[in-house]
Amino acid sequence: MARPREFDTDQAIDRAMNLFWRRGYAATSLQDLTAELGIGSGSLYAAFGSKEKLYARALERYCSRDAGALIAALESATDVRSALRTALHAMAEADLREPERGCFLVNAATERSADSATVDRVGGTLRLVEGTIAGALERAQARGDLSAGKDPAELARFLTTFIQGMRVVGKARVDRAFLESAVSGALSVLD
Amino acid sequence: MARPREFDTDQAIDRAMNLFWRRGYAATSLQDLTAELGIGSGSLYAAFGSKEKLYARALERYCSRDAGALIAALESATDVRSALRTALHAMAEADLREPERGCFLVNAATERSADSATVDRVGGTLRLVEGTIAGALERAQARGDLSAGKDPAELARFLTTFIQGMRVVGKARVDRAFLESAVSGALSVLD
DNA sequence: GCCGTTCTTGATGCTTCAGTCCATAACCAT
DNA sequence: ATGGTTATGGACTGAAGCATCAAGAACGGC
Repeated sequence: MARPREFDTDQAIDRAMNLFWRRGYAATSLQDLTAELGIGSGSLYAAFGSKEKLYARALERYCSRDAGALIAALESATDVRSALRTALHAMAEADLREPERGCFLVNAATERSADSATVDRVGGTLRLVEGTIAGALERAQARGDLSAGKDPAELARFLTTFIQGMRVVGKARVDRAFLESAVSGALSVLD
Repeated sequence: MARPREFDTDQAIDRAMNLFWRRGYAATSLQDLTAELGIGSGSLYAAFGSKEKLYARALERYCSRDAGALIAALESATDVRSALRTALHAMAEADLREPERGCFLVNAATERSADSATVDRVGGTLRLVEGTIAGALERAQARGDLSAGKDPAELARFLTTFIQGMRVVGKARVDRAFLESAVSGALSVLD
């Protein structure tokens, strides 16, 4: 019935996500985008509408993929403590390997705090992570793996906040010892 | 001997700092700057050299002023725990009042992680904060205000990281309850 | 094989960007 | 008061920004 699209939309969003993730919104130009996606600007606009909308799609992708992975790991975990430890260490390693990346959520929250769509998406995802951690801690408590005196809701908020901090200091090129100390300090609240 | 400068350099840096702080580097144009500082672009370039250099001066100002205040508060404190609590609550209040601001250090680290001058300055300031907290905790430990089993160095790294996280979630418009829970969770590591 | 539809490319438009330059103004030492 | 010197402000430059558009290409249905 009509000419089919030559590029894969999902793959294009992935590539845009990687670009926005590394460079941020303002520092990523349309030229950068069309070069990376391998399409002309006309195609880009026909498919996504605007730079802002493409950014929103990229952020959405990140939330469902990366935050989704954390959530899935916590929900399937039998040992919350070690699941958290594993996740935090993985983040530390990622930051040491590619410090210019960091966490797209954090980058989005800080660079685009004037854009309510971005802020809402970030806030929602943080809430989701908070809820997942809280749920996991409640299950641990019910099982006796977490002292009855602890407050899962409070710990979840604290841990969610700490995670964001990790991604910030990771961008400041601190060394492995710093990040690992920070992680053990944070996890000590569970004891 | 020659015509004197009509504007105050320090005040100009302060105003530039406020602008960069709220909008970030890329989203602040020279027009924004000249309008806010009340000077022509010629004067701006004669005094500061370039947008990047002005940004560096602004960041430096922030580090010595805001991080300096935290450091001074911790060094003069007799009760580290309550000094930390006060500082963290003040940050939470600032984030609730002006979420688009956040922490300039965090914004700089995330937006300009490709610029080594920025990264170095941020990293150095984090190290300074870390060292100050560690020192305060050591003194508390010597005085018997902190359990001997705790590791001041580890706690300092953890708390420094947590503080950065606070400033991120603060930008995501979480509510007061969230921030206060997070703070009490973090402070519980000192017990 | 032709038509209507949708896609692709890249030239184009118009705005905004960072940074420079110049004519003028303000100062101080003499 | 005059001259040497430096600051001022805004017009200006060239580059780069985002977004649109037109001409043609690739498809499916008939």
